[in-house]
Amino acid sequence: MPELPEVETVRRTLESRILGARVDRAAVRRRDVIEGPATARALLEGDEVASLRRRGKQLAILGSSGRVALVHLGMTGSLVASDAEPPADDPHVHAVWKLRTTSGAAVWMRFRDPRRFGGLWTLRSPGALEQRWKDLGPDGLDITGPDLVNALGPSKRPVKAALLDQRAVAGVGNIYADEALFLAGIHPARRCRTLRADEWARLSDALRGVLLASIQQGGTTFRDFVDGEGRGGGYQARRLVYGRGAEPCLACSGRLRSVTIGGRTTVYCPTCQPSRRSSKPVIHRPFTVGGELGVVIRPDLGLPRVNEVAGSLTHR
DNA sequence: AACACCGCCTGAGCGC
DNA sequence: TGCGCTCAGGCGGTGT
Repeated sequence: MPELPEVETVRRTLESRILGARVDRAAVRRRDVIEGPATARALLEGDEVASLRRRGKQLAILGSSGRVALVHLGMTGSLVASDAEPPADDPHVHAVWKLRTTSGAAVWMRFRDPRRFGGLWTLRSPGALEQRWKDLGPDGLDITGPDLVNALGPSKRPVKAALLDQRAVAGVGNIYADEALFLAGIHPARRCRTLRADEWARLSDALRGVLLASIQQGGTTFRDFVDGEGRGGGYQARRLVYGRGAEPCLACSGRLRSVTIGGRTTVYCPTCQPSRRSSKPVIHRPFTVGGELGVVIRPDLGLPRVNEVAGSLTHR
């Protein structure tokens, strides 16, 4: 499920392969996944790949002419570069590029998306890209407590539902919303307006931390996700709550609960994430020690420690 | 204006 | 073995 860490992983793996490469051919196999002109030229044929940029879950490939191919992977989308041409009979490959790298090697890149929740946009210029991105909130890797207060402070929505709003923070999906709320010790159904500044700060720390930690593992592969080289990620082994409904909490050993909030499956620990603020400290909740968050998780299980997550935060 | 909710789409997983 | 059902969810559109 490509969220920010997965898309960033794709961006990095593709960048190492196709940056500077010339697009010899661009071919559309399924027109209705593309918005904007679906011509070879609009899909960067004749251009060199000038840069790959990401905002939230969206990945932009900028060409030397200024044209932009913008990709959203949706639920099941993948963008993979390889030495081989993708099979012509794969009904889920919607666009194919043939590139030549600076060293002269041929590389095939294909956009594949069985469920077609994703898509491809062709844009004329970097300015058009900025225009498309202007409605997105700050990128999840940059999010701060004040950003969240600013976007969501007065909202009556459950905080879990609000975190999925890309106008508030770009790049967070169901997996990392649940993970971050657990790390921050915040109940997912709490209304935004009941959160205090210190809780928003803790939540923004948890979000940046979990997103960064996942990027370091190459993202989360639950079913479909693969990076730009076709490899799966490793963060699924470090999940704390997502997909673990009714299993024991890794912090307190209580039973995790699975509910629906904002139409999304939501897993949380009723003990570690109390539904109202309590003056009683929860011992395994993230806490600050010498400027770093404390350890929450049982290291014997090989799962992430919050201070490991925070380690990557402190040098931001 | 803010928020809730539907429908798009396919494949995996499950019960029988 | 195979069939049919449910579920997964990002996001845009529509309804309240």
